[in-house]
Amino acid sequence: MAKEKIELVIPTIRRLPTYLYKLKLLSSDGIETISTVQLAKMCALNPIVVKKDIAHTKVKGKPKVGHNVNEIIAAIEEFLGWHNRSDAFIVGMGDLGKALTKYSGFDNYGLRIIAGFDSDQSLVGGSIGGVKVFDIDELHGLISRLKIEMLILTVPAKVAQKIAEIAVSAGVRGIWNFTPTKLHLPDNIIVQKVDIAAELAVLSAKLFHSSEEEQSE
Amino acid sequence: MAKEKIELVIPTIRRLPTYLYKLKLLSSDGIETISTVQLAKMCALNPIVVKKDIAHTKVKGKPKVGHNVNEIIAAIEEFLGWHNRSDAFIVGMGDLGKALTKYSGFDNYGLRIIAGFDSDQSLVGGSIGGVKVFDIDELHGLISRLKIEMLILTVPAKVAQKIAEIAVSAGVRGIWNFTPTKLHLPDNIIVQKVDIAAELAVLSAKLFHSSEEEQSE
DNA sequence: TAGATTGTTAATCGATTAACAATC
DNA sequence: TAGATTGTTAATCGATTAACAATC
Repeated sequence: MAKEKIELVIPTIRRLPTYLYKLKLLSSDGIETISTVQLAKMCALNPIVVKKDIAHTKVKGKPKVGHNVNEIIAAIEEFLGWHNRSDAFIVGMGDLGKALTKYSGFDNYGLRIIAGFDSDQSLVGGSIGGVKVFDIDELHGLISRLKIEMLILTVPAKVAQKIAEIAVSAGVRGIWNFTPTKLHLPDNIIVQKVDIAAELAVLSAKLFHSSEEEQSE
Repeated sequence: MAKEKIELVIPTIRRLPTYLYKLKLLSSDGIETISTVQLAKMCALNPIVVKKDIAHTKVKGKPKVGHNVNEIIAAIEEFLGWHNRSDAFIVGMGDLGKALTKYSGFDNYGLRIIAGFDSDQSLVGGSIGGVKVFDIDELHGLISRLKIEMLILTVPAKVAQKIAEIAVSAGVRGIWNFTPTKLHLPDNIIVQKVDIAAELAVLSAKLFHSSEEEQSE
């Protein structure tokens, strides 16, 4: 019963989907085994990084042969919890909400958006990308009824905190926050923020300071 | 002439916009000085982190008094290159492109989207959020004519590499890549990728492994 | 066996955190 | 002066990188 504690190394976790993508291509090409060095080359990454990352998933390989492709795929999906597809709701069907709802790539990430919510009555009752849109008032009830654990938040900044609290009170445990609002929620709630300002800051700073370096020209 | 080399600490850069936001609120409230400890409290961050981050921008404070609010604002904006607004193009006016184009927050980040591009002729000639949409064929010419340095890429994955190459050949130096495609471009081109799969992986892994820990209940 | 690759242990590097001296 | 805060230098921590032993 004493489950071994798994260490979550964030940089490693972020790289796993890249491996998964390449490995699935290999698998569909009928390739059965691959070494970490080969995989590293395909992903344009340092071989040592890849070796450590793969080891992190506890998958075992064979010296001289490498790893079984399908076994790594299974190990990564297991590690990320993508082996069982999880259902999510999305709240806020503006342009961003629409874009994410229509995005077909989530299939590969163990995620399925099964309903959308909005307060705009002209959207309620309709559907976007095959996903039905419900009134925001039904959010609490449907989360608890369907035992939804993950919420994608694409509402206006002003109402983000309020919606998040409603969702959490109904049983949501993880929130993917695409709004600029920093959410204040209990510690056991997992929030992943897509921080547009932070990303742009990195791009701007690199761009700005690289141009200074190249003044010699 | 020997310009001091500026070290780019990515985690620090990512936090700067948070400070900037809070400081601007203070400034508009007429508050003139603030200590790093107070600022840290406002941002719910470790005071030592904030002290180091602010020091990084080279702004000087006064012992016992703290920093001048407007001086930190200026220092951060200078550091990020946000003191001079830079013009950007956005390519791909699907839902995501629309969402970003309509997003008003970029005003605060020294960024202005001044034109959109798409291959869909039903969009060309129109405008979205006050931004005119041009035919993709005009991308190269307009980049070089207007000396655009930053491109926001929201096209389908398939054409991302091709569009990026066209933009780079026309003079673009930084690309904000919202597509799932890993771009292969010259080393001096700065690419910031919004990696949806990586973000979701972190959320999934945390969610999945936290639920294992709480099995006791 | 020989050698490539795994798996693990050690070394390096960089960011965070802590400690303390300088100063208004 | 006394004390709060800055600014800088040192210690810790964690991820990356390197080295090497184990093994098919």
